[in-house]
Amino acid sequence: MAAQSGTVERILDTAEVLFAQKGFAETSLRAITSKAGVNLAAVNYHFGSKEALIQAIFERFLAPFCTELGERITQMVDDGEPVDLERLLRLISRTALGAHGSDPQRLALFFRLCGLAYTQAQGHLRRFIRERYGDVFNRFLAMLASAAPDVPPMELFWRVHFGLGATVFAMSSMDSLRAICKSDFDADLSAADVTQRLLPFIVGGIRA
Amino acid sequence: MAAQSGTVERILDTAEVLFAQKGFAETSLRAITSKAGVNLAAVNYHFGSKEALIQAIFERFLAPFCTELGERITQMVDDGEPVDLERLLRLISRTALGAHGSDPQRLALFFRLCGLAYTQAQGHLRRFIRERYGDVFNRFLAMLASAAPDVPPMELFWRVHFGLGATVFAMSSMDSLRAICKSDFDADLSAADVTQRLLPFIVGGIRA
DNA sequence: ATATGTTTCAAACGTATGTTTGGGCGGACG
DNA sequence: CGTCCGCCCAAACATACGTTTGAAACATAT
Repeated sequence: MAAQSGTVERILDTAEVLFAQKGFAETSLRAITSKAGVNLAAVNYHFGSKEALIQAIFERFLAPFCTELGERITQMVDDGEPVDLERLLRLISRTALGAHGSDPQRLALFFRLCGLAYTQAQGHLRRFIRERYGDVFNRFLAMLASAAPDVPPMELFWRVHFGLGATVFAMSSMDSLRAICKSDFDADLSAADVTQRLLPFIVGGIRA
Repeated sequence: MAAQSGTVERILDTAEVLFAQKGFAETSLRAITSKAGVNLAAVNYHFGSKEALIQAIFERFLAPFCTELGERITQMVDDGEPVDLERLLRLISRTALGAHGSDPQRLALFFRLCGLAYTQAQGHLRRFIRERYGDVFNRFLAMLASAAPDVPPMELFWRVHFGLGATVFAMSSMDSLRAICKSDFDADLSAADVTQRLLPFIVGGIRA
């Protein structure tokens, strides 16, 4: 339970960066531990396995985000304000940022990991996330539904996931896209700039 | 050069399915060759390496698609018809379908591979595709620009990639999303149904 | 029928991986 | 002081991987 000398944190910090850069299977425990400056056996000692390490990384990201999102949603419901599509999306985006020290770089990293989780190795991670945090996500979806009453529920379901896909993909290939953008348009956009462009796209898509 | 007994095709057919299911790094040559019913050494004999096999798979997909797309674009330009955003997107979707025997299943598989190519192992594949088929893609982008003259070029660049992301993601997780949709809404959508829902979303997003 | 070039095969090679082991260090507590 | 327990370490382990090899099987053409 204890984290006396910070070994656990150092592993998590290093691993999430390396995983985001190269993928899960392509990143070896040796690469992680050597870059983190800890012993190879530390991962298996503290986490049990490589799979468990991956889940721990997602846990560290999702736990604060989901609790905070849950609170904000209940508060929004209690207030009884009329829910607005654009506000809702900004809410989730602000929550995602706020839950991790307002570091856009780290948020992009997280979405990149999500992208990997969705595309790679269909199995354990999807189950893990859905089991653990499915409730909050469903509540948010319900809010969305009441915010776009003119869109039929099933239609909304698909459009939300299309938007999620656009987000995940944009974050995943953020770096290369920004490089292309710079060479083609001579514009050096930040991660926050990209997010700002992403939101209207999603809103436009959901409204059809 | 010859493909006498269909070994090459059998490898390609099997490999593209397995890669799409589990990713590139997670699929071993032994899994491919044993399922394809050919000898392990066949891949290295016919393709040279695992990397070259992956590129060959994309080549087989992209070559017919890009030549046909190129033809249709020049024809469209020659005709001098006014280009329309929705028509353009339908054109590329129809071309993608037409280039592979009108099999939606196979098209979804291809997009899933594209998703993997974008997220996984940043390196060789992106270069390979960009080098080989960048021209056609750029011509299509130029058409898009003239079809949406009210959207600034850089804005359009990002929105196109957001749309690409939505597409790739939708195709990548097509199966699981369809399963969720069936259990939540009791609606058994086909891959074509999903595509039909995807297009308006992208159009709406690009138009903002 | 013989020779030639191509394709297939079983087996092995070298390497990298995730995981396990057993010992050693150091603070906590009786 | 001695014992215990959590943590760290170098080393080894077993396995899976991509690739290579050399010979056998095959087709083709002279």
